[in-house]
Amino acid sequence: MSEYVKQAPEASKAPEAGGEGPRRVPLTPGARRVLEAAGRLFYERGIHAVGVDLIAAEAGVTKKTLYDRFGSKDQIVVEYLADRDERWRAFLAEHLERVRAPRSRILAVFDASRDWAERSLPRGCSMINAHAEISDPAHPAYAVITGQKAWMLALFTDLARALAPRRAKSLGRSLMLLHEGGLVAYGMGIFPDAIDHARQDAQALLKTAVRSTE
Amino acid sequence: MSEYVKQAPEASKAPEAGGEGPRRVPLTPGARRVLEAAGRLFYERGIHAVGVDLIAAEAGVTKKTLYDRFGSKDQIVVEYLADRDERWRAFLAEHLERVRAPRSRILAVFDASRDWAERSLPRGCSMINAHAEISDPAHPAYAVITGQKAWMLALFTDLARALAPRRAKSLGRSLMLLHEGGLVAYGMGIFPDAIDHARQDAQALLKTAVRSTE
DNA sequence: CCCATAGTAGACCGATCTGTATACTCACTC
DNA sequence: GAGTGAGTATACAGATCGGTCTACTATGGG
Repeated sequence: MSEYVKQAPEASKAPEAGGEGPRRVPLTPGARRVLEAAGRLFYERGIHAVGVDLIAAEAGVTKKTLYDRFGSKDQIVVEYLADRDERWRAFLAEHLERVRAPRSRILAVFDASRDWAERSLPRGCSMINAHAEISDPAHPAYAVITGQKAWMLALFTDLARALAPRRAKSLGRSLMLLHEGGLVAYGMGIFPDAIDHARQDAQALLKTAVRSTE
Repeated sequence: MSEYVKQAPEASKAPEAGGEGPRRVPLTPGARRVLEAAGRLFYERGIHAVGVDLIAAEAGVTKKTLYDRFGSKDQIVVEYLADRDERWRAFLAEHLERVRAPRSRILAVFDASRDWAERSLPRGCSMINAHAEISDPAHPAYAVITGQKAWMLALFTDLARALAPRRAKSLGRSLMLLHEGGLVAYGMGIFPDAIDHARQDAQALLKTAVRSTE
């Protein structure tokens, strides 16, 4: 693979662009189909195991179109992960804005994960899986992966702050551990309903943690 | 890759062999070096990203030797994971037999993981990472991966039984979640000292879980 | 002495990998 | 009506992939 140099040719031209990060290639109809096919294949079979020829074929698109839009396979990987991240955050936001009580909001994260996982994550968290395949921290996709996990930790910490301000940092980390553990156990099929079990543990944790000091 | 058909030619001849599973190729000096090199490279760069030519070169061995011993790359993967699993269980056993109290034995698992991780797991759990790359459950390595996780869950459940027999199953799962969460958070660098944090959470969990009912 | 075992050295196979190139079509817009 | 952007079709390049093959050497035990 090219040494991370290439992005889609249009990417540099775009003056506005949503915000942060290396990403966001203009999604022409062809590009959209490429992203859909790549997302499905990358997740199901692994990033290294899927070639660009297969992606193009499944998308019903020529390799030239694929390279005109994305510039390199690495960039497709970045878009794949950024797209998943974006969808997940939107999905989570929907779940979160339906509840108000701090305790319920924390548990709503686990509910969202369970729904999300049952709907589209038979093989576990895309970010964890991608992290296992991308060893080089200089890879442009690396920032997307660690970015999501850092964001999740900050979210748990924020939600915990509304409940126990002085122990928010530690409580946020504990919730993060349970959440990640649930995702991994679910993805590897270690035992059934792992995310629900993590939710119960989180509930118990909140009960004792809040009762004790504040 | 060949469709999982091949093992090392000698493997079928061996009448004794340690016990379970598809594995155990006779470790001649050359084979040992192959296994060492493959283990290092697979873990650092990922399984799919490492070719047999590189493994042979790093091991200071010819490709013929490599194929004479292992028969296929898939079999090297199996041996790699089985070897890691064996080492980990031995390492854990050492930690466990130094303590007697049920509570301490549970926490000793987290201590062992922390030591093991700091010594040789900068990129997280080998099994979790391998699971992300091997999507096909029919792959011979799959059983090694799920086997270790099932064994760990059984271990936690057994240890929990000595402490709270009626809630052993649920307590074992909760400990498993914290442990896996700690491994993932450590491997992805989500926050520092993740495994130690998981140990503290386990300690707190044991305190409240035992106090409450039995 | 002989023969199996473990190894080196290195050429080779077909397939697949990422990425590029040429030539052409269609639709929309200025 | 000329130009532009998005697309098809297809061939190709150079490297790397997993795996096989032949020929030869060194060693150690019956």
